[in-house]
Amino acid sequence: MEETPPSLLALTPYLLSRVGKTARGRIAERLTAREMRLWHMAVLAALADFGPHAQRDLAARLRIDPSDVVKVLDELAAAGRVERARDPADRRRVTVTITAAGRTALSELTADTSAVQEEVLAPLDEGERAVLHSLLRRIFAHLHEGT
Amino acid sequence: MEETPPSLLALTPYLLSRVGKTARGRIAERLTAREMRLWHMAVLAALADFGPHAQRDLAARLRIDPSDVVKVLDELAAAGRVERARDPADRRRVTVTITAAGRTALSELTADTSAVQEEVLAPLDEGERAVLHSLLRRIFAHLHEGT
DNA sequence: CCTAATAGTAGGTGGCGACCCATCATTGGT
DNA sequence: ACCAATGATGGGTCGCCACCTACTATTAGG
Repeated sequence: MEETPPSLLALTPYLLSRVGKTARGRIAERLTAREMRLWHMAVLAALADFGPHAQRDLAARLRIDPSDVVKVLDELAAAGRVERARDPADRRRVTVTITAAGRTALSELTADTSAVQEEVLAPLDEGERAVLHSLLRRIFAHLHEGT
Repeated sequence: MEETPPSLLALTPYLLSRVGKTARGRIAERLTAREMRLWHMAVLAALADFGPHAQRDLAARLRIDPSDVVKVLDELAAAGRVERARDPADRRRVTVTITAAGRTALSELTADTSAVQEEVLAPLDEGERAVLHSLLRRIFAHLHEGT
């Protein structure tokens, strides 16, 4: 009496969309508990992985509008998780660096995401999880390449 | 210079979220070209798979707010894709039925989704697609069961 | 030196999805 | 016959996301 229509379940993109959405939702849920959103996490991760960025480079890397980067950084800076500094070589640029507090926050967020992973992938064993992960990575790479 | 942060790519829920989002986006893109949204497709699929529903049953099945069902049906009915009829046995209820035009529309939407599947799953061979699909179905089932 | 391009900022828009409440007709229980 | 619950509806809110424009400061090119 409450089943999802089989003709939808037969479509992989539909499943991807649904499962992806709940994954996203559950992550967002935990992030909001820490007064963060997905973009905050992405920015912190980019800074941690690749070091300081100019804002426009952050925008390019994360494929987000530059004016939106500003807003995200405003909030991260207000919380002391990143620092903004004028680039002395080109005073138009602002170099953004992650702070110690930022790294701490990021590791909390990562832990949250791992917890979500545990929830979502519960029915799968280790091997299956690895398979899923590698399939998704290939799809992801394909989607974000050429063009 | 444009890579996604590895610490994010290591998290399966993140990948699910990203891949799911583009899947959703690409489907939505094609649906809008037909002046439809995801819920329209879901409703048509439910009606096609399970036959006529009272509106409240549609809401329960698709886990959508009853008042939103009304709006979706308004649009589907205006386009002649469903028919509403008062249930003579209980004149509060409205029985919704898919029309021939509705079935046609649904099959177009399904074709669109298959096309998206082709795009998104391009790098995977038949076997891999099957594996992915079955893993996703298990996750989906797990997410929508108990509670 | 002056102009065009660049980097950051401020502010506003529109779509969409999820939700919540008030209302009205109808029905079922007692 | 009456009152509470039910089904459909109309209306409105809120948050998120993606996008777009105008404006300022600074730099680079001719």
